[in-house]
Amino acid sequence: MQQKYNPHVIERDAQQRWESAGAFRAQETPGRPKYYCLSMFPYPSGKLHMGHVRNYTIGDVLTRYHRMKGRNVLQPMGWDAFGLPAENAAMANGVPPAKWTTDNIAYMKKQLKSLGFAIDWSRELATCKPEYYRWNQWLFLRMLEKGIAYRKTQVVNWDPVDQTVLANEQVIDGRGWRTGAVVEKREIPGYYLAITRYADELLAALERLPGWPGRVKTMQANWIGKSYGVRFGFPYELDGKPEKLWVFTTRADTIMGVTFCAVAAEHPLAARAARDDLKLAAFVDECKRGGVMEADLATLEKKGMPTGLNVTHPLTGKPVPVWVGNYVLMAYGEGAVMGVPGHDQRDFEFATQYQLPIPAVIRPTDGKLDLPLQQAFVEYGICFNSGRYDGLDYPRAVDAIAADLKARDLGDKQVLWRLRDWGISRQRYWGTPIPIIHCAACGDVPVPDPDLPVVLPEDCVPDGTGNPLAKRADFVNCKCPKCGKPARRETDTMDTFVDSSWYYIRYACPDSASRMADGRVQYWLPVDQYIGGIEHAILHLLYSRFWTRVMRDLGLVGFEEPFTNLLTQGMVLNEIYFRRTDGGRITYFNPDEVEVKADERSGRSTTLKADGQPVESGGVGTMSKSKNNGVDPQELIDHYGADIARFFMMFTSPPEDTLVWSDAGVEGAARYLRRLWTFAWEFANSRAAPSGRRSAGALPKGLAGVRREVHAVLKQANYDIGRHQFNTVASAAMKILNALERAPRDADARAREAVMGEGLDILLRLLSPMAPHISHCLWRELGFGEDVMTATWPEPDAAALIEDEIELVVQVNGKKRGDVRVPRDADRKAIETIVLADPAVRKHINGQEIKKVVVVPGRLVNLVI
RNA sequence: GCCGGGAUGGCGGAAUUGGUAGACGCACGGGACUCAAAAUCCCGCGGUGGCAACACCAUGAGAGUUCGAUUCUCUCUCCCGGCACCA
Repeated sequence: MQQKYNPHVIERDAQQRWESAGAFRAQETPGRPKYYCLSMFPYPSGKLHMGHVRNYTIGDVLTRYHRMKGRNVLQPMGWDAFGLPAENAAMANGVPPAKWTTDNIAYMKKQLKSLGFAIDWSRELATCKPEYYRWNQWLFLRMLEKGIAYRKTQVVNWDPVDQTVLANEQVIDGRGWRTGAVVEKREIPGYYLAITRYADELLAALERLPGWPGRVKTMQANWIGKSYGVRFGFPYELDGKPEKLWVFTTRADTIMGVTFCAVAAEHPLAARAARDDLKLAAFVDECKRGGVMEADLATLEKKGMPTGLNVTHPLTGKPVPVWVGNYVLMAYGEGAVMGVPGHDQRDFEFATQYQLPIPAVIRPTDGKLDLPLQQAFVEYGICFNSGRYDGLDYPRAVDAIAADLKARDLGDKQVLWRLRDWGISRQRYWGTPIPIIHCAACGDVPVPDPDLPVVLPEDCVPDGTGNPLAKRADFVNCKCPKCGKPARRETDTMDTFVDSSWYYIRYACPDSASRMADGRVQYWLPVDQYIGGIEHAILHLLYSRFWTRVMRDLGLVGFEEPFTNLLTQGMVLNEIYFRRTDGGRITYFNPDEVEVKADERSGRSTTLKADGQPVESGGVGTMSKSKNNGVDPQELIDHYGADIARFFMMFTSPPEDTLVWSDAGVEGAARYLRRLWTFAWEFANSRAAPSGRRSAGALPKGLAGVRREVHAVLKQANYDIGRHQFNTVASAAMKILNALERAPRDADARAREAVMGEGLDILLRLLSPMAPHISHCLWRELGFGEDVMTATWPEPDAAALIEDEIELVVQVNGKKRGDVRVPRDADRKAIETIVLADPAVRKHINGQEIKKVVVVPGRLVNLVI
């Protein structure tokens, strides 16, 4: 054993041992409780970033912990390997996306291995491989058969930079989620997956996911967006034909207050009216162009224009004018709304603007309405001025009105969803080909199963002009499977969220050539613990829940929720430093170029190392290229090794919180592991017995105290690791070493050795999930066993925790006034006697009458005077 | 606007069901070792007063419940996240 801690040597050695022993291979063992621990697979962008390191360290801690707790653990890893960055890199460097991706995977895999993660690499998969994506295609065909997948032409979100369609989920504030480019509207045919069929189930089942963070469930619920209301029609005549203008409302109780209707600019009625009205046509155009650009749409001025059309109120029979309104969304509900200015703030603003009447038909339950209304009264109340509905409250009014509408065949109650079907067609090259053949005679023909997979040619180099697949005659030209005549292959590929919607299932049977999911899936799935970033709270996790249900309905899997427990790790932040140049431009400096000094006046001074001149501090923010505040994990590993990097990440913040990078903090972690190494070295060289453990036996008082502390800290650490609070588990490891180092040096050598040995035995096991290499090495060096990973998880010895005398805090009127030692089994009365004899306590009582004595066993005594 | 989450020393963060607030670490100060420095080790470290013993104040602000509140209730302020003309 070396005297000096050399992380690189011991880490290489440990990793080699694990590798040659196949230590992380997971085997299906029926009857043995399994634990499937999964971290979100990375996109092979080139190299790992700090977020990956944090994510996978959390997963690895859980993996190793549960393994030592006796579970049969699976921790796989793979690559989310399709996607746009590969195409962009290909354009920049002229390298085919396939090669770029494969090279990146090789490098990042090496990095992951150097971090010592207990990953079963035999199950590795990459979504860009035909063995994987053939099942995307196969399941897509099954969905087509079931009508879950279908083709339609629709106005879609078009990203002009990436030249592709985006799902609604991928449009944020009117911009592409990846490019940030303003999204355009285009009419394009494409394939959709009917996720809305599962909306109800996806929403309801959220309540049966106790292992998910509440905020993720809330975000999904909001996204699915269930509204209860009434859908009804306003009858009218157009070109002599009877028609209905359909609207949806959650406030049917206000129907008697309707003074107008408003339709979206894209609504057919708007188009029809604009045909004979140039001014209206111009307005409709303006609305369409205005689009969905800004997030502050809600504050936009309400604008509108009358169509000249009137419809009939379904209950009063009175005429109601129809307007085009810029605040009506075509994509939600019917693309048309009833206007109730008295009880909807938007309608109120609209009616005020255009001097439409604002009648009040709802009054507060207890009180009167101030008339005329200064703003819409939007709360639930009681109907008035509403004919036969007068006096009814909200639920009763809605029931009555819905019933009346139904009786006239003009509407009924309806549930409306915000969620819309998932468009999966992408006009991109680097993705799963959609297995469809377009035949002039037979139409859109599915590729027959025996012809799967439709293999993506891997030697394409995109040049930025459209989809390179469309230019490949050998790919496009084919024969129609039905009639045998020449036909064209579909060149759209699937959204990459398809790939990630089921990869966790494939890990159970990555080599199954004949089936998408075989019997092994039933053993491993569902995932017991999923770990990843909060940014996937909606898209990936919702799609996966949907996809799993589709597989369930096809009889492929026997479960419906893929992830039993979800941990969303916090982001990794770092300091931001910058300078403003004369032109107002901002230049960012990496924190490692900046010298930070404590300054007496301002507290802190920051200067650039290169020129000694000051730089401004921009606080902390997520590590990013644009802020130039990233730290390369590779540098960290090269300098400190994996254990220090891992231990720092676990110690600094709880896993769900943000983690602020700190070089000094890393140095602190390094200091601790070095101290541990030195302590173990000294122990190994001073002990009488050459190896193995000794029983503690009867101990002198000082050593018994050390042992008690070790076990007490362990008890707390076990509670903490169970609730995933790894930072305090790391601090427990520090406390144990502190306790051992403080042990009296002059104690009986044999007894001391026993306590130190037991302490190290516990400490190394406790530490091993966080810092596996040093634990593994010292475990062997000290003769505790072959591999600490195969040891059992340490449990505190109840006997060690027992004290003959315990310390009680004494409070007077709730304030701490001293402490006393009492025998462990002292009863209330005995405790009182001891407490009242204490001089410090007597001083505070000062002869006053004691009204009450509160005794909390084992903790404190409170005297009330 | 609506829905979540949060606010504790100079900093990251502890405090299981209400029971010693500030564990553990970082930074900082002092000391030992050294010719010196680094590393390492020891001591101190919320604020105010005091030589000290000790006392008082202190968990965003204010109130309440309680023998006792960082923890529970109400009101307010600020911060972070999500959703947002959703009818």
